[in-house]
Amino acid sequence: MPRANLTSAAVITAAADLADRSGFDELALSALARHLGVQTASLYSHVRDRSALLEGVHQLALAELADAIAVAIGGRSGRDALTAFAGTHRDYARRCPGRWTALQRPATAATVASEPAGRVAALTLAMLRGYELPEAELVHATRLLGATVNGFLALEANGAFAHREPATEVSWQRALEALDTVFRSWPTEGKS
Amino acid sequence: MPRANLTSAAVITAAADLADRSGFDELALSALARHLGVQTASLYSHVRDRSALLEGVHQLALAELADAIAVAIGGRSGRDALTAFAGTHRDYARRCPGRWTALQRPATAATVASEPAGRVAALTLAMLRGYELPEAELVHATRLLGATVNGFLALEANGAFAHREPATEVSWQRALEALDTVFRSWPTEGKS
DNA sequence: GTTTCAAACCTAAAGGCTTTAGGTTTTGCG
DNA sequence: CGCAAAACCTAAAGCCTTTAGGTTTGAAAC
Repeated sequence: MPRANLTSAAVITAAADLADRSGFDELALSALARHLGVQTASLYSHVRDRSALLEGVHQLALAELADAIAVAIGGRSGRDALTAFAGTHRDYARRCPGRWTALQRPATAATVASEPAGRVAALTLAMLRGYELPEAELVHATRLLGATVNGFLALEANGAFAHREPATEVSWQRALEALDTVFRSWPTEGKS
Repeated sequence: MPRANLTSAAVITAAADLADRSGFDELALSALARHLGVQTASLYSHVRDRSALLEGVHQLALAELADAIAVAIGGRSGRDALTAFAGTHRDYARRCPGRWTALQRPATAATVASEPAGRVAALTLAMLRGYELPEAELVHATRLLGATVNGFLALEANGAFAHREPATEVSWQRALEALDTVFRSWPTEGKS
């Protein structure tokens, strides 16, 4: 057996793939080592411990998501951009359920301060600028947007909408419409 | 040492309390048994296995939340009711972080079909009736409401708003305003 | 070509958690 | 009292994480 010649990044990527395939909860160092054809203890050369591995997956997902968002909203604005932004999140959650679940975990201080996290925040702000909100309101709008999109995907993933008609698809459309409307007519009077 | 005389419900309640105090991730059968002054294996008389325990906490939280919501929205309507509804969720998430985290996990089919789950759904619908939406739109509004509230609390808990000015409080107000506005002027034209 | 050194990998072992199997003590009730 | 069911226990297997320390590998340095 040739040696695997792992690196930190390779281990984290493999962990993310495993999480996507087998579910985030099954993400064990032992299972990961098995997949990589390596002894469990060997992983500790590349990753401090299990929680560091999870944090690594979190940051990897953040970076990938940032890239996807950048591509999606490029050249669009207003409702188009909003739809693309939200759709990107949804696609990512579906295509990479394990990675997406990693994003739902509490972010460490390091992750919050990381470059990918900043990039996602910046892209969100950039998208919202198309709505011409008062500068001071941008943060609140960002938070509402994040809450709604993430919340919807979380409920969808957790089966809260489970198998009930009418199709979740329509609800998703309504949510986007609602966000678009809200951003378009954001209350300005509260600046007294 | 007198014997503990446990029951299924007592074990689940103790588990929920432990989760609130020590964090949901620390919720281990061994730790729970330690707290109850009992051997770990003894818990298996009251709970099928660990996942059943988690499901039990989930359903307990659902029932408690339903009770709290019922009290909060009683006698209120419109924006008042909305504020009370959302505030109840937020209070619950803060006062019982462990129980609340249990609510975020994928619901089993049994949990989705459970009485408490139905009660929460019914109460949400009841609250939304104050907004006089078209009957067919109630489901979508319910989902949007749930997504926004849960999403906000999740991001808040996960540190996505971490320590950043301006205060999260204002963002919360804005989100409620937005929901109120959206429900008040829900698009009706889509019924062609 | 050999030395050498760091990185990659391994074996061994400790300690925690879950779960099963089967035995013992309470407890309440006929 | 006597006895069955429920509550609890001990023992043990199996998996997981993590630490400690040893071996291989590959490439740069002599």
